[in-house]
Amino acid sequence: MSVPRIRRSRSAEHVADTRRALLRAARELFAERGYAATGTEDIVAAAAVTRGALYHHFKDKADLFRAVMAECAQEMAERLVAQETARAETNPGDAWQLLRSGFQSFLDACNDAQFQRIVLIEGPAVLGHSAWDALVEEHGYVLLAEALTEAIREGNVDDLPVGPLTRMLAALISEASLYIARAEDHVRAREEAGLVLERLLIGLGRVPGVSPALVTGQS
Amino acid sequence: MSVPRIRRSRSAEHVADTRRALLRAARELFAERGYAATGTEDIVAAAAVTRGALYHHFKDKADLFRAVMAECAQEMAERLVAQETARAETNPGDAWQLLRSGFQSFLDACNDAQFQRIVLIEGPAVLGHSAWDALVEEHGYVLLAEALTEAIREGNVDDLPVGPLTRMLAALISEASLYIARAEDHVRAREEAGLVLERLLIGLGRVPGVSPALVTGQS
DNA sequence: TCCACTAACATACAGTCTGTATGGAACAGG
DNA sequence: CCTGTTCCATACAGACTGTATGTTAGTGGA
Repeated sequence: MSVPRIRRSRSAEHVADTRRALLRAARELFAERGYAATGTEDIVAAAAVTRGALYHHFKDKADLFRAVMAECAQEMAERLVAQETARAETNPGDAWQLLRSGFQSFLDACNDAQFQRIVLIEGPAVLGHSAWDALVEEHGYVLLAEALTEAIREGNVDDLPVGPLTRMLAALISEASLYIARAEDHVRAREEAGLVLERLLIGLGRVPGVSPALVTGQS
Repeated sequence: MSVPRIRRSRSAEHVADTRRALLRAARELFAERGYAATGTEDIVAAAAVTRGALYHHFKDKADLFRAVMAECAQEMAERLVAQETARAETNPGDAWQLLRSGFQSFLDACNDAQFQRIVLIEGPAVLGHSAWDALVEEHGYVLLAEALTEAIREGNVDDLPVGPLTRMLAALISEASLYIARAEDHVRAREEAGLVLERLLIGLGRVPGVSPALVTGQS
């Protein structure tokens, strides 16, 4: 009936260590060589365990990858939330301002090559669309979608469909972060991408006195 | 010295057939099951040859994939160019108008599930960034970048850095096409994504009498 | 304290897949 | 007619994944 509060008193520590070591090693190797080029033997060697431990803790290699990716996404989300809540305390603003600042923070946070390789590059191919989307939905899209909905409610963003808007904005900043990371001159690329992003976002906002139809409308 | 015009008179036909059969089968299977889940044996079985033929025509499995992806990208580019040149003859316009219409055409053309799976999903993970980017550069980015440069020269798009702009716009319409393809209600998703895209593009254009800084500018 | 029982691994093995080496058939050229 | 090359089939070696089996440590109950 009662779930034991502490699983094995002291042995549980060791078990958790094993799992963490596997995650850590896999994360490093997946990010560096990619999923397919990383053998399970490589992972367990780096984690100083055997393949038995791996297949005890995880269903298969893809399951281990899923755990690694979830960890990456989770950490990135936490980092961004912490960043923005801290900023909002000293400099509060509306949801739309928070969103735009969050986007720029994302571009800065995406020095994280592990995140890019694991979540953005390998993820879609390894997990397939549904599983990948479920993970991103859980860790990233919710935040973005909520902020967008709030910004629309506040009237600073036009009443556009949140579903596609969320996906497309996420793709936009993801690509921007990849562009920055791959550029030779990171500083310059960061500025340029930030500028382009800022300009693209203009179209979403409500500009008092200027009807979007005036610009969008065909002849 | 002189390259023979026809390689084997009649045998060349058969050779080309073999190669085409491999490309066709691989394309079908890669798009359906993904790269990793498709064995070389599956491919040659579908092409009615043996693995020997595969490894005679292609360096390895990844090389075959590269050829398949190049074919997909090439065809998509040709389709779009044909579409837009045809449209431009009856209804000519400036480069900016051509671009926006081209984006919308891309959303329509992306019913092509093979293109999405092979070029957008599997490509980056299988080929790695540099090889993937080289292919897309060759078949897709050049067109987009040229049109953007022209639109900027014509003064309809603000003088933004073309490099990041190209990548980010490509990512935008790619994600939009994926969103449409995965949606339950394709028609509705197509409309919504098109709308969001159109709105995002507004920010790039020059609006006479309205300074972007007026909107972008922070307090 | 002793005994079952299970979690947490280690090891051995079987199946699959890739790439290569080898062989042969057809054809071109001298 | 002989030689070389193209084109392809087959056989084989190596690597890798997942599973089945063994082993040890710890836990709960009598």
